[in-house]
Amino acid sequence: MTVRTRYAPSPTGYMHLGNLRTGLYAYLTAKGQDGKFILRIEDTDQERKREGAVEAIYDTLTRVGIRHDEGPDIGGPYGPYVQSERLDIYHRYAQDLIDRGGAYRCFCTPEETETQRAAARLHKRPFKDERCRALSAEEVASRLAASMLSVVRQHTPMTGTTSYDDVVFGHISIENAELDDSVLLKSDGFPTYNFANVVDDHLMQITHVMRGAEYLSSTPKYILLYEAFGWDIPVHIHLPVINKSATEKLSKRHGDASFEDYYNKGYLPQAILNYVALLGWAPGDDEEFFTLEELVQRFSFDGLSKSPSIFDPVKLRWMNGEYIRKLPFEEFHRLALAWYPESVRTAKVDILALSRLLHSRIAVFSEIPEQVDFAAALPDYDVALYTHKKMKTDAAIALMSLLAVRDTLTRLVTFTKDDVHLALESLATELGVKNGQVMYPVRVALSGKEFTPGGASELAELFGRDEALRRIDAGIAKLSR
RNA sequence: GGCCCCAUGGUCUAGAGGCCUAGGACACCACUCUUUCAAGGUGGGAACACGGGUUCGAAUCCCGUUGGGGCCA
Repeated sequence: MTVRTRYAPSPTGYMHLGNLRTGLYAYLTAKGQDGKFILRIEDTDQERKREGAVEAIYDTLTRVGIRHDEGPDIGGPYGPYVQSERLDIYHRYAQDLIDRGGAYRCFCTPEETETQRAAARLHKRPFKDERCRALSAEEVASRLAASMLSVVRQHTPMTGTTSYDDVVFGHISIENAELDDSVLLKSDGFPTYNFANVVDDHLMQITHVMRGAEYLSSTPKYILLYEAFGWDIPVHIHLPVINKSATEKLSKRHGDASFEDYYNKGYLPQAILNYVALLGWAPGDDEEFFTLEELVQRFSFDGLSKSPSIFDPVKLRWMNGEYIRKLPFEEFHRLALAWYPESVRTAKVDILALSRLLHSRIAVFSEIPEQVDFAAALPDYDVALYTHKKMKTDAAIALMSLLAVRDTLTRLVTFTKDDVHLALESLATELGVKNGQVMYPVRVALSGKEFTPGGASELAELFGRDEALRRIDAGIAKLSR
């Protein structure tokens, strides 16, 4: 039998990282066994639906390299793949389920339901609508004929237990008497997740159901549904939740947990995917860098953990830095270009040299602007910068060095960073001072900053002789005041 | 509150009774390299929640407690 898994996100406008991970694992499960990976859009919650959200889902999957075999955009033998286009299917199966005794029509108003709920709560019993359960077929028919609003509720047994075996959590068992009769079909004709997921997974021949552990305790109800229909029960794999901290969930609203946010901040899709893959799954050895292909090869259920994990942005940042450093330089430069401020891109600096300096110095592309701001124009810095304890420099030493450096650089034949470096080194020897006492003031004069990517010689090369001398002159002027 | 689930350093985790004086990674600290900052290199501190069992032997199995999460409300 072909393995078929599905990823069924809701088009709410962002790709939550926990969600992305679920999709990834579903993909890995399918692809690791030559199976099919299906994309289904779960848009039954019309209120949370957002414009452009479906496109965002496609974009994300494309960026991380996950390709589905069936889905709304490419079709497939089990479509439609959008739940709002499957309403008639749900209606048909709801009626079938009623006929089989697995569900019933409930005509209660919200107020009546609430009253019954409260009563059930009082007796510490789950909610089962005994009045509507008892309605005769004739009574139901006449109310329906009278256009009374109704919902379809699951008819959960009063006795017995329902259990299933979860791949991650093992044997899960619950007393049927504890189960609520939840709504399967709303009065507006839309199904709830509780119903649609079962119908769709069955109809789409899904063999392995993967979803968040928040569904662990409602799954017995789904099992009951499968049984009522007489359907085979797929393999269930519940994934531990990803939290933001020990007390907070990974918030969707803060915007700090979506793929798009990280992508837009300059994180590489592959790095995000790699990091997320390792939250809740371990390969069993010490490796932690995997391409999607490698994940397909390595992924297995026994590496999945049961306990919830906390998303660590610091480690993601580190991992992204690793990915950036591993990028071939040309590729890095191409990506970095988009992050340079316009002023820097058009400045008279060697932009390639600048990228070379940046390559090992940023972990996220969005850090570029703050790193290169000095390149477009010399910032108005404080002379106090020239005084540095570790470098053993002060204003007087700096002035002396800059004056000498000015002369040296003017006479340099070629102006590469190696030439500059050698020249400054021998100048220091000549002057009888430490290297830093020459280098440091030059770096400050060239950048006006305390920290810069690269040092004196790198920056000199970056600017070229004219601009370098101009900035050194500015430094001399500042120090002579 | 009821039910379900989980429990190794701050975080992600390895560990499926003896290989564990518990391994790796991030973070942190120190040293090193060095023209600042990174990157790199070396080293360091830091965990089996607690209490009972089972066993010759338990991080690993069982029970309870505590803590945390989820679902329903």
